Amino acid sequence: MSDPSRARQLRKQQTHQSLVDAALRLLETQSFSSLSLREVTRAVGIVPTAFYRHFQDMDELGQTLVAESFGTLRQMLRTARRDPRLATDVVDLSADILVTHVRAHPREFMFIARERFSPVASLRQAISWELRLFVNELALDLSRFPGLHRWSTEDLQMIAELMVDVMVAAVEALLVLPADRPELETELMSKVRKQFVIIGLGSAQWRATRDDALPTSA
Amino acid sequence: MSDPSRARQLRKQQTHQSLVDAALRLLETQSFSSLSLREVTRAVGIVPTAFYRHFQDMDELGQTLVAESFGTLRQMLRTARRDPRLATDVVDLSADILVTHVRAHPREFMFIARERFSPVASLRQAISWELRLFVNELALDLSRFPGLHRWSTEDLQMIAELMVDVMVAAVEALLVLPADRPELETELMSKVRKQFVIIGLGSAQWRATRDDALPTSA
DNA sequence: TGTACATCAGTGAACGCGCGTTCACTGATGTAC
DNA sequence: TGTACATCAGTGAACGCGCGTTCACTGATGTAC
Repeated sequence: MSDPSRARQLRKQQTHQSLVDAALRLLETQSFSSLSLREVTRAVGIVPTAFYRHFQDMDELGQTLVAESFGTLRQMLRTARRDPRLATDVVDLSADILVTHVRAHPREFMFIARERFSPVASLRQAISWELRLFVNELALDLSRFPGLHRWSTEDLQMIAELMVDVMVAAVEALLVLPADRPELETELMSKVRKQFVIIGLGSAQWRATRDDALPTSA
Repeated sequence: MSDPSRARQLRKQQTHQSLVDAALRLLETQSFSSLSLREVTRAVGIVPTAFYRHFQDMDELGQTLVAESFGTLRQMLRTARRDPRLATDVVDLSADILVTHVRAHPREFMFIARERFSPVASLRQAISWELRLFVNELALDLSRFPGLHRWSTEDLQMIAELMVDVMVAAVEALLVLPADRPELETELMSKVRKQFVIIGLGSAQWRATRDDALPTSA
């Protein structure tokens, strides 16, 4: 048979994904550096030594988790870009999509938030790198807004970073919110919305000041 | 002798402090959850079982580290309050004092940044609590500024939180900065300064908008 | 000042446990003919 | 279609190691008289 999806390959892929899923689940309640290879295989139901059929070591599993988690984050940006409300209610939209995605994929967001300053160097560097790419992507999106397309790359980056800082802080706050107090989530969203508004107003105002000081444009 | 500082008490205090210092030093390169009791005592030069003369368990050591670290943070606010530049160059001053303090006490800042989402519940909660107090303290300081003393508590808190988010992000960025690239520190400070300016301008603008919408004041 | 007793910070042996990694293996799936 | 051999995901025993915690102890410091 020339069918490339042979049963053996398929089963291996399934076990591989089970290891990734089990690790993300276990990482809800512990840090990566304290997660053991044996715990992960135990959760999947295979013997510890079988782990080496899928990953060279725990470091390699960590890299896979980072890739998987940032896939989810990028999906969030894609969702936002396609939304028709983008032109009018950009602040409400952002807050909305953020909350929806964090609630839909809490493990991925929690993993990134928790391991951003992990003692595991390879993990910390991978997340740092991906976050930088994410900021770049956001800055590019910002540059497409009518009022912002003439901003310098540096300044767009700075605003994007400020927004990501607020996002990260909001995600972290959302994740520790007790599930039995839904009104706190409303409060949090209202706060994030205000903070986005302030960043928007501040950016406009700051740019205006600069344009006054350097009136080189027509 | 009625002298309360007997030699035995003094020596115990010294060992106690040595344990705290050694722990902070070890935590530069690893997370609290992966730090072992034996490592700490080994670093101090005492036998593992002697640890129990000073702390009930590692959790209690964690609480002590949180208290010690936030002492340093509060000292930073106190320094800022006394500075004569406060009235004129508040943004430069904040950026300056932040960098100075992070450079002077990197271990304490690193510990807080790294353990803010620790899997160790007692540690995470202690830091969360102290950070909330810190935000309150900052909000109170903000309320003393001429333009801000009529703001609602809620809105002052929101601005203070936004500022702390930027501070935390800046501290985290500073701590991973390679020591051999001093020009990156200058860049970072310039970015933080811009972000503070944007928050300041945005706050003023946002408040003005609100005052227009609700012109209840004389 | 001298002696007899109490306190208690630090000692050292011992325990059971989970860890990562090695190695030779098994047996179901895949391939060649 | 049937047979003989190859592949390789998962097995299971074994290893040495560092861990937290127990326990009875030591000996310098402190106290009472």
